[in-house]
Amino acid sequence: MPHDLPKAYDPTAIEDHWAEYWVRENLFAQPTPKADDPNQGEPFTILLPPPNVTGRLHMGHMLNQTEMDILTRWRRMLGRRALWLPGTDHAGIATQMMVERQLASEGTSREQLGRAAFETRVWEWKRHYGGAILDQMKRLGASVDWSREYFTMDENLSVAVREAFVRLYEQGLIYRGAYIVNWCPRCQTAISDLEVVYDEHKGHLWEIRYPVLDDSGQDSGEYLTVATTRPETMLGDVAVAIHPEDERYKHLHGKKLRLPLMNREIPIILDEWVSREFGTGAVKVTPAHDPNDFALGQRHHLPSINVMDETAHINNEGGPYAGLDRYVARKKIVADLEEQGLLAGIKDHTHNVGHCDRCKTVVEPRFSTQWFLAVNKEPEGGGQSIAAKAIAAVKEEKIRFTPEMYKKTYLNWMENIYDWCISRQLWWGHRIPAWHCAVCHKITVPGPNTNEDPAACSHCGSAEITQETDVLDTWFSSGLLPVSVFGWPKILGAPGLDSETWASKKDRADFDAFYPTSLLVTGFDILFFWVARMIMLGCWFAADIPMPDGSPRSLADSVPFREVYIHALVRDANREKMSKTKGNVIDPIEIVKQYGTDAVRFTLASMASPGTDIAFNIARTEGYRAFANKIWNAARFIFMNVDRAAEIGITVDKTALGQMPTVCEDAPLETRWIVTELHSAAAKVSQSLENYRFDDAANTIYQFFWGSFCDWYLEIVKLRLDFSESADKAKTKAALITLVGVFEAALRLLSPFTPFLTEELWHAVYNGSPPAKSIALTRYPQGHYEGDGGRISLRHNYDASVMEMRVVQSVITALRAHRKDLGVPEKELVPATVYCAEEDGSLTAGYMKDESNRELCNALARVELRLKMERAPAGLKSRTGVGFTVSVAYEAKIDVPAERERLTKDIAKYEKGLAAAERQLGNESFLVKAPAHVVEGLKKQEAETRTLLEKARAALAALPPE
RNA sequence: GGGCGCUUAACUCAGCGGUAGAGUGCCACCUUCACACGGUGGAAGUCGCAGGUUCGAAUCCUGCAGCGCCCACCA
Repeated sequence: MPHDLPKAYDPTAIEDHWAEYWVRENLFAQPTPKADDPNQGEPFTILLPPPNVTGRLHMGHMLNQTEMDILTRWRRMLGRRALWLPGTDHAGIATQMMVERQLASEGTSREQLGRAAFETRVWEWKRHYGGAILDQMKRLGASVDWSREYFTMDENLSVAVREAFVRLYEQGLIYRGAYIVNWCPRCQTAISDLEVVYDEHKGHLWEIRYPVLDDSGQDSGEYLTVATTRPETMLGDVAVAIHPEDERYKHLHGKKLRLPLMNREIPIILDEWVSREFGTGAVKVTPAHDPNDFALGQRHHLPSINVMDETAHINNEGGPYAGLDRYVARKKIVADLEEQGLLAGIKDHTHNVGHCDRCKTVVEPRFSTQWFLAVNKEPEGGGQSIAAKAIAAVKEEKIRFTPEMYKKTYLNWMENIYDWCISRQLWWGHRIPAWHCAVCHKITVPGPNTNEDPAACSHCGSAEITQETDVLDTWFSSGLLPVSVFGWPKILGAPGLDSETWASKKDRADFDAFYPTSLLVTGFDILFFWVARMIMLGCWFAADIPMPDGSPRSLADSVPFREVYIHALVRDANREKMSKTKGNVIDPIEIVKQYGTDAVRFTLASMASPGTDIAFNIARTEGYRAFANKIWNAARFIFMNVDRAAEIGITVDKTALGQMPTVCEDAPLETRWIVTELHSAAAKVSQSLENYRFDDAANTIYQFFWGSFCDWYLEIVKLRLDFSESADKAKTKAALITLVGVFEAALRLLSPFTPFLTEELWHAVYNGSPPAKSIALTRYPQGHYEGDGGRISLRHNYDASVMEMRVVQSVITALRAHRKDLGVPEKELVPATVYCAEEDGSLTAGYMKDESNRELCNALARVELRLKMERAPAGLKSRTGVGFTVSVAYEAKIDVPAERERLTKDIAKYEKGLAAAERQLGNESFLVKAPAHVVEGLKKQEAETRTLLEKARAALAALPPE
């Protein structure tokens, strides 16, 4: 059957087809293992960091997914039971914002709709627009198990969220309390510390004079001046604090002040926290609007006066300013103070202002009642705190970070962690499973292992209970994913939750098989948000689940993943962060359409060096598109020859493919050489991937395929593919077998990086009837250096064939270069001589004595080569390499000045090298202290350089003058 | 205010103790029967600066300069 491939590789013609095929055939599904199946192999489990349902694919996703796909395909081909599990996150705030925006454009709002209708609306929205990113993933060839796709609000995952909350509450680790939290007035919800991003802001420091009162409560005429960046908060001031040792204010100890504008009497309090150097050394205390002030208020038993509502407008506590927006109020307050002569000054002041991570609104610290997870508290009944476990898991190397420095970052954060505010005043998310009693005002949280909502207050028995309106932080549910995606908590056999089903072995098979996951691949931007939370919650809940054999689970087996690989940021070609506002965002889908998925994947892989940001450069992608085309055309060449061979009855046994090609010792040089190079490349690729060196792996393959296979092997093998009547069919067939075998193995080697192209060509190798449904289901080539089972040692073979090939290559290169020097026309066949004096390199001489090697030179350099076992005569036009000199017989004027320049440059280079080598070798302590192989190497090098120098000098001297 | 990272060929990046590497770009020649998304040959770097350790440093140490990131409640 003739192969018919177009001359240029067109990715668009094949990619959609295979992307669709992989999904349709369900090739990467990893079914729940059967308990009694003995041949399951070690699993390789990896969770996709779930993108927001609202998400669109960006370059960061593509890098992330390319890396995960390479590793997953590679492990799968190594025989591991690979499970890559995809899903999406409901992304509380982000999604709610999208839908609110849509409602606004319709002239309505979520408040007008009401909670239930709004939720319905979000679900509709999700069904309609959500998950686009997963479709984009399919197009990238991500080899995930689509049958296990989840959404964080799916029913079973919601059960896990509820169960986690309930258990933590029961353990006394979740509490509700009124504290200062970060509040976004736009989203109208509390947000966690992590969701606040700080921006430097040029603001002012207003200095305000607070009248000091005398003993009778009248203005004494003296003032205490305070400094503030947020004058509007003074409406809620309850004190002014000074340092107890501050000499300036010692006489004011025990005095009271009149709060301007509000005309409230407030005390002066003493606290060592106050810095005497900053501002005026006197701090207004507003416990309801500043975390420091809140702490002060607690220490000094001061009340909190909340002067703002949830939209950051002044409330009724703000007297005349009630109803004003915080910034309008600020302006008015400053003006009023000035009018009253109480404004002592305004200074420029640059400080960090917190913004909402989502909507960039300035965050307002706000006193409110929220739910918290006590991460540093030991549970009731004893044991380590959540954070302590999460620290131990990493410190004790139960979880390994790559690059290693993130271990430090992680530990530093975890060791300084505060309680986590887990409640959000949103409508979209997991509603907190707690009920408030209208009668006794106490909280009822249902017990563990039940899905039933409480019917009455557990304290007073009243039926007048209503569920908490707050929902949980999105990261609370995504933090549970490593356990929840495998069925937790249903795997424990919980009473009240259909225990018979849940207790069965079948239902915990997934968990037993796949937890802990093998690896997490993600960006550093969610190290704390997600990675840390998974470690906290994973270690916590998995610890309670016995091992399959019933024994207790150790920390090592409780971790959510054993390794974390943190990749860098994808920046634009100028190393700028991609952002919509800068307009430098590269859309991966566009790039993929233009250059092909494989080329973009290869670009990302080849630049993915751990710890370094990627400056995405289109020029690289162009280069790798060319690489794809190169592979394509190598295939065309091979298929063409296979077809030609078939015409004269030479066929290649396809059943022998699918393995590593082997060689006989009497095989031609290029055969021994290319097979050993393949082994070498395969070994290097695996080693590189083992260490997350995607760049090294990609470069090794590139170099092997283009530099070795195409540039040299294919050119030589053309000489062997003789289809004429007189040809030795056995030799032709042997060459063809190696050609096809190495190519087929190279396709497998390439396939994790370029899955589309290799899938297409692999099917073509088998004429459309391949031994498996996909190249992804074949075995990955593994390089072996050492002989096994009494076969030839490939290590030995590698050294011998590679050294021999190197000599042949350098003779050919020298001949070609010399031809250029002489201006020999490209096609012209010319006589030439290679001089190999034994004393200049016996190895080289030995290889050149081999007639077949000289024939290679003849063919690839288009010469007729004679061998002379002596040094080239002085004055001969020539080129010199290590151990040999070549000279092409061609009567032509050589460009004497150019030749002189070249030789002069060479001589300078050799002299420099020789001088350096002699200096070292003349150094007594070098000879004594340096390792023997280094000294030996240098001696050899010195001898070679000396010979090269002598020859170059001779050649220069022999040049005609002028 | 702490902590971390980066500075190597025109560009984007590897190398991290033994005489500087890759891809792209550049120059010259070649429309050779797999590929011009190609072939062949070639030019191109005092490895940010200054000290130190070492027989030997782009590679280890110290300091400096520039760029960037993370963390932090100074009003």
